[in-house]
Amino acid sequence: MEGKPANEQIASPRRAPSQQRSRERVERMLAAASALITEQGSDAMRMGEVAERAGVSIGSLYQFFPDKRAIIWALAERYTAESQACISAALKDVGDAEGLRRAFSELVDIYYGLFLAEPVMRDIWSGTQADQALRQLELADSRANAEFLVAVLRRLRPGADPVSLETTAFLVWQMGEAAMRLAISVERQEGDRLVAAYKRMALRELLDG
Amino acid sequence: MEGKPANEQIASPRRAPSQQRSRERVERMLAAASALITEQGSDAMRMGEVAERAGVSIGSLYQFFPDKRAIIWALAERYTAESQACISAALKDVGDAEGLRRAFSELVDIYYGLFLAEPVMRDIWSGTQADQALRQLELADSRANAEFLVAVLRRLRPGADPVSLETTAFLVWQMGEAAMRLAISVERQEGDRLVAAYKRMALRELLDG
DNA sequence: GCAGAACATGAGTAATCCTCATATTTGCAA
DNA sequence: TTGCAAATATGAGGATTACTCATGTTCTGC
Repeated sequence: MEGKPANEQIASPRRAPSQQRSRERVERMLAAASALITEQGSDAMRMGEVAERAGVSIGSLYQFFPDKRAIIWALAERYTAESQACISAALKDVGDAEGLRRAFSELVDIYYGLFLAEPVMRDIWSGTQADQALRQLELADSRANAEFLVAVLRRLRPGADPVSLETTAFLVWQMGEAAMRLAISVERQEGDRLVAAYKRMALRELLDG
Repeated sequence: MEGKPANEQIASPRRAPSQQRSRERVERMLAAASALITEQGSDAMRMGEVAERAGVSIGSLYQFFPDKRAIIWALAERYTAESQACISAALKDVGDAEGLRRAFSELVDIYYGLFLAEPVMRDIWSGTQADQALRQLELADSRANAEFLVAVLRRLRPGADPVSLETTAFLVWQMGEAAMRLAISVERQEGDRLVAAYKRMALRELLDG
């Protein structure tokens, strides 16, 4: 964590490769970065290593990517564009409730499969990525909190499947944290709406099973 | 991002302060770290600055915290313990559905307030914290995807409030991503269960309003 | 074939985390 | 009180890494 000039600004792309040769080299750089992220995670990815593996100099790397984040961005944007096309196609022709059910279900499966299969996507979007240990602490905390909910649910719905209750409580709790994070990332008014919507949704799940 | 030895291991606490003097100094270190995170975020927090603001040498800092993450951990654990006590108290005596509704609602409000009021907590748990710009990209992506859902919902439920549909779709989508992240962080079997539960929950929300 | 633009290079700069040899302070037994 | 070991304090320096820039090479249009 050194040498970083604490620059939180968004870096502008340095230069788009215009010649065939450099286009190929940029592809090699991205491929090298992708492989390294797969192997070690984006945080451990070293720019020098990316350059070496792509067979270019460190200077060439910085010719096309203003900084380390730009490479990760470029990879993220590819996945983003790809999945957006997929989503648009799946939802385009939905006309009734049953159609939505089918399309949404399929979409979730595709996304889940993508997360499972693509280590790069996983790494980039995994949240608190920089600190895997902190992520584990967060999960343990969330699980512990969910247990309190499970205890209540067991009392209210004695006949229900324990594993199912556990899953529901854990999910509801984790989603609450996600909703909060989301809420504080947007305008206050929209954040309030989102938290209210979460509350309603969660309570329905908890009360009606 | 330099000088980091790519050590992903969890660092053991270096030494617990046993004398009164050092206990006070450790408190000052934590207070300094907290203030700096509030001002600039945990990523921009510099160890040298923490030491300086706490009025101790850099060496003393490392006497009690094995590395930078350890300070952030220590702060996170305080909030964790505090909020867990709060949750336990709120849910302990819930006996019926109405009680759960009240307690859960109150709990969400407290948590939301905590997120809004405590920049440190916000920073630590905010996800993809290292890269605010990437977070914005993620949100923009999520919003764009939610729009496809909104389009479908408008067709299926023409009478509904547009803002409400927008909120629902955005929330459902963002929670889907949270569910995926969660799912890939746990055992495969539990992950599958969580995704299935999310799917059911989201569809109910989308179809039944 | 030539001028200028695009591209390529890698040693060097700057910033940061963390170590370690050394010095000081504290607690306590004699 | 005194002496000594353990605890604590210090900050210059080691090590690593993101990123720059002066210089050299290749390509492209005319």
